[in-house]
Amino acid sequence: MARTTGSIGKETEKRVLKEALTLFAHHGYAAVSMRQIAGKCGIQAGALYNYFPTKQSILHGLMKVHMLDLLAALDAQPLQHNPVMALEAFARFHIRYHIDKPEGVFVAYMELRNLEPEPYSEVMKLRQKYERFLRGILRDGQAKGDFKIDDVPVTTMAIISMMTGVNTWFRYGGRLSVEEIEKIYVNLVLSVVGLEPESLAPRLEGIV
Amino acid sequence: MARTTGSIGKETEKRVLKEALTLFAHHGYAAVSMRQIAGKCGIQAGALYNYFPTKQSILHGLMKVHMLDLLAALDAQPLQHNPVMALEAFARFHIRYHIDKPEGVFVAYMELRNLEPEPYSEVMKLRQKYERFLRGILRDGQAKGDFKIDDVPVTTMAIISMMTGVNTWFRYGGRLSVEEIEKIYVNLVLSVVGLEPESLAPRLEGIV
DNA sequence: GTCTATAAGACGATAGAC
DNA sequence: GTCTATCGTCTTATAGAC
Repeated sequence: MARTTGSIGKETEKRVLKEALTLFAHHGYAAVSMRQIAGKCGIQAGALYNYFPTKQSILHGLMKVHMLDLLAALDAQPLQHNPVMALEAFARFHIRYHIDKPEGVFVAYMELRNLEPEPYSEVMKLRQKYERFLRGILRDGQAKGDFKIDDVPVTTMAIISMMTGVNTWFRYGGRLSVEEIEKIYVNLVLSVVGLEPESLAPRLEGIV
Repeated sequence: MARTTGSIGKETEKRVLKEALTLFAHHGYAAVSMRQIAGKCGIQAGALYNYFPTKQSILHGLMKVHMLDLLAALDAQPLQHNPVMALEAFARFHIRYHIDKPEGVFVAYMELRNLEPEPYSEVMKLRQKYERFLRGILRDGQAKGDFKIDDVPVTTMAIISMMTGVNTWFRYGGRLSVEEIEKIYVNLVLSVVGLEPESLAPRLEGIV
């Protein structure tokens, strides 16, 4: 039986997404050309159009996949009914995921304005779903009297901004390990909702 | 005496910076053309080159001016020797300034990657100077035993990210006034360094 | 100081050979 | 599925008239 070329095509499509993600993250969507993407994939620009009808559709695909992956990973986390434990688990998840996929995070945030209206509102809905998860934890914790929060919606956005900011400075091989950073951010988040976090020092003895 | 056209030129230069800032903030540096900028200013593209030798120099000018203005405004603040008061004053300043100049903030952060090496390192030095100011407050407060901080450098970046995030969601005419938002963020920041912030409610009575 | 005109090339996207 | 070649348009930047 003649080997179909379909399998090669699938590989190429993945490659295109991977290389486009890296290029968009480094230079920005508008500054990257179809020729550059093709070059990184070892093909000619025309061949890209076998997989994506427009440059915009590559960006849309990347952002959609990133948000769906994020939500799926969140969904796969064990459910915590205690608000304090739920918040701690969410903080750990967010930091770990964001350190793990810096390019996807960067593009999903920075290139929102380059999405056309329909893809934009689709991606925004996914973002809001993620935000709603944290907001739910904060509301629950406030209702149960576990947290001290002035304003739940503002605190939701503040916590997400604070944690996502880890991508602006973290690089592997720096002063702190991922585990240490995770623990520091968990304490920061717990502090924000008025909890006295456990001291960091004894925990670190077990890790270092 | 014949009226020189110099005064008109200065006006045009300011206009160019103003319109370029708005366009860059909305669509991104790479997605905006010199023709678009000229169009918003009511002149032709060629005339832009009387003021700026390259498109890059417009971006560089915008970012440099933004960072210098920010540092000058910070410098004009009354000096606080008590770490708690200094941190509260810094938080208020940061929120107010960022709500006041959202376009400048947005461009100064998002377009860093579009700066060529030399302008980039110049702007980064100014950013770091701003970060160093907050880090100094945190170190001081920790040394004096006023703050409980696991890691000063990480907490510095976390606080700045948290506060700068206000620009991603704040719009005038929303549920909260600037004064209310300012107070909420001050409390968030104080919480992060382990301080029990005053309750929000009694304060608000005096404002609303 | 601003204009028109244009250079020199890159852009996204398409057509058709293989 | 990938190639080469190309269309039509847009880009930054410059030159020279006024």
